[in-house]
Amino acid sequence: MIEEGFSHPKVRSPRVQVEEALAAMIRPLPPGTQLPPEPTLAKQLGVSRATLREVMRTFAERGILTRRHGVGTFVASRIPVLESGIEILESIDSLARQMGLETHVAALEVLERKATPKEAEGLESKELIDVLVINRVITVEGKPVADLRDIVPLDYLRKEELEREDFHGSVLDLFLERGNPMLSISRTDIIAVSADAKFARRLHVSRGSALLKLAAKLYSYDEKVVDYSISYFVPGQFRFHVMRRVTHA
Amino acid sequence: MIEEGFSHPKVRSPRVQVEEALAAMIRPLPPGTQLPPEPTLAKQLGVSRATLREVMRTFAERGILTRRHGVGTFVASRIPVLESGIEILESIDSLARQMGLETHVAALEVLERKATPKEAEGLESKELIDVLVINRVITVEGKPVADLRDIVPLDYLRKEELEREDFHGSVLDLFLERGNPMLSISRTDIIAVSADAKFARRLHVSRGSALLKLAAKLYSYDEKVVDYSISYFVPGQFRFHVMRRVTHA
DNA sequence: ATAATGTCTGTTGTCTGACAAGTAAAGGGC
DNA sequence: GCCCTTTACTTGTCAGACAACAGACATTAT
Repeated sequence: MIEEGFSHPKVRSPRVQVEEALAAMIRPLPPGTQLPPEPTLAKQLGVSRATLREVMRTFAERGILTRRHGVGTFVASRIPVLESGIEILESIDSLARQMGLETHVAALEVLERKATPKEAEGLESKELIDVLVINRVITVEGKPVADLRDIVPLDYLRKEELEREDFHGSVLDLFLERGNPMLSISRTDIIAVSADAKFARRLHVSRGSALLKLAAKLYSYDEKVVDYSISYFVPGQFRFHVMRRVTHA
Repeated sequence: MIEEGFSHPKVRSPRVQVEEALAAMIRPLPPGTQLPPEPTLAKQLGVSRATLREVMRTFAERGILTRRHGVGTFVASRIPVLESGIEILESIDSLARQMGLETHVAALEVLERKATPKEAEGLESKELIDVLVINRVITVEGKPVADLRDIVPLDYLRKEELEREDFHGSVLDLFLERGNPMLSISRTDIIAVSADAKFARRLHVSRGSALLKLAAKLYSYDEKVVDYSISYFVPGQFRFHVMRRVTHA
């Protein structure tokens, strides 16, 4: 019996192959470049036009390509691919690393306790279930830039696991690496708040200065909230942006 | 000769029809529900299976559907469809209307002048070009909720056009209706700021209270910035959120 | 009996070839 | 010169067929 246990088949399906090949083909092309006609391209990539079309349509949906009936298919703006804003689900940690910054975790505090009513609401739970609370301040070059708090139901994460899996600051990354629970989407609310005395001290800002507050719910495939996180960011240190496409175009 | 001049044809293409029909069909279904097989569904919707498949694949791409080879197509999590956050490019105006609120434009001020250095930077222009500046305060039920400023190069919009096209508060909507310039994406930076005396007065908040500042660049297809807008939002009145999917899943 | 194997059914995935519809530019008549 | 027609090219849609896959069931060998 040969061990298998892979979810990635050795022989990728034509569609996946075409996705990769087409992406590689597009990458170096300047925006506005016209692609070869579908029949030609299909022959080049060794698939049928139908399969190619399905891939091209998803690329158009993503904003990588622009299709014009009777005219052709063109490479669209490259802008959204270059910089990754928060349109992709990534941890603050990965984001910072991409920017070439080194983040450190300070004032890490991990405890298990019952959820407060507000936290239970964030977790979309009717009861005050047992949760793991992770508090910490993120610093860049010695300066505090964010205050993070994650609330995770004990079903998904326990204190012992956190130490075993060498936690480096991100519950999201931990879940992704572990592959469990299966994550689907997150919803982040964005609010501006004034720093009270507590945050002023923790983040080294003056009281009353504006902070960006992000309240994020991370959902699993079965639509449970597996992580409710509240973060406060110091303006100027971290910049958030959203890329949006014109619907349908 | 019949006047046409619409960019929305009366007879929607089969694909668009199927998109709408399928979306309507999915909406009431609970997550996990299996859809009819493709041939059946295609017949029901009156299109070929190829066309249906292109639509279904984009829906899967959006996370609305889940497809399993050899098994079937299923309704995925409904969460992202329910509320539309700022992941879709929509004007504040349309957003408010969807929430069932009625917005009013107050303190409208339109002028043509040279761009300031900061504005030119926002427009990604090296020169201090001539621009149309639109200032106004948005109110809901008499209360101010947002202060908006749009800076548009005169090439794309002139003062006269604004009056002709019965401007109701949104440059984005105007461009979309007019179909010119062709829009591709927008990039919005999100920052928290404290209200200075000017904004405190305009938005009826106390000085120093936190405001959400959005700086958005709206790009056309040829990657020019056609609208640089700066908005200040009063917390509590408007809530922004972002939905993000786990990459690829 | 039980476990492995084969078979059958229903589904999505892919292919082929054809025609329809839209766009833009070349060509022709005035 | 100007306007209309024609033409070539591209994407959009269609129809029908077969392949690949997953799961349930029956069959067989041990």
